[in-house]
Amino acid sequence: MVIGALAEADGPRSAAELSRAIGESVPLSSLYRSLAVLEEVGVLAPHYSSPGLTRYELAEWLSGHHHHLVCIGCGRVQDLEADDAIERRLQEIVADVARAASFAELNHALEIEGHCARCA
Amino acid sequence: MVIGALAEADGPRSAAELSRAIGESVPLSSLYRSLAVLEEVGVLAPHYSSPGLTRYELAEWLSGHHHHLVCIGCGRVQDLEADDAIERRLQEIVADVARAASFAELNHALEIEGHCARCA
DNA sequence: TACTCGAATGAGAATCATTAGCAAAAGGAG
DNA sequence: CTCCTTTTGCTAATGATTCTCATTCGAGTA
Ligand SMILES: [Zn+2]
Ligand SMILES: [Zn+2]
Ligand SMILES: [Zn+2]
Ligand SMILES: [Zn+2]
Repeated sequence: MVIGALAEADGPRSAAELSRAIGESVPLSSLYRSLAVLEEVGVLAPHYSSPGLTRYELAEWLSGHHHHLVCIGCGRVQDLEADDAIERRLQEIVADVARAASFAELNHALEIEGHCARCA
Repeated sequence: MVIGALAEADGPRSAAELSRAIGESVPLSSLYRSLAVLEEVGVLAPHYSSPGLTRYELAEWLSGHHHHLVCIGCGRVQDLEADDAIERRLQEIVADVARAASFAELNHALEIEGHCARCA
């Protein structure tokens, strides 16, 4: 149920949001347990963008590589898939700066902060 | 004292870490109050990278715009200043994708995950 | 100097997301 | 059916952060 809910979501979801989505009949303790297990085995990726709570999304090997739009107004985090050309340019930049800093780059995460369409 | 401690730090610091740095004689309630005020007036920027706690760093107009290298090995978050040409290219990409998503972009944060020189 | 009153402080309680403990329920092989 | 291991779902505990409120401070005034 967690995986299903996250597959339909358009961004990371917190435990509370997931609970609402899959029905409150599932106890929070079970939900938290499931989230911990799924994270451990690499199916879910945690995402920290708001104080005091963790949101989860499907790991990139399931959902595909993407970036995030973080709304300062309402706190919503929206997924954003860049097209290949853009992603290639971005990957170039990341490789450049990582190399310059002697850092062995494995992945990158770009977050764009601002106001979403609803909060404009 | 908070600003001084953060100016000397090489990365974002949590309230607990700051308390240790500036002396435990300052009560936590006062420290949290100061952090809230400093954030409100735009001197500090919050940084969420670990579950359940907020770290602060000097806002970019004080510390300069920069990105972060997050080491998967040791958990360290290292500041990274990209040179102007790179930063310009990155800014272009961000503006492009934000526009395409009808998102009013205010700032961007690029985090590169991987292994730092020490953890290679 | 002494008085006044609004602002700042500090100690502790309250809050909220998350974890941990534990007894009951479920599953599965023999 | 029985024994034993795993999973479940309350509930209490935790830990970072925020709230509350009585006390203290301090600038302005007489
Ligand atoms: Zn919004
Ligand atoms: Zn990318
Ligand atoms: Zn490292
Ligand atoms: Zn930084």
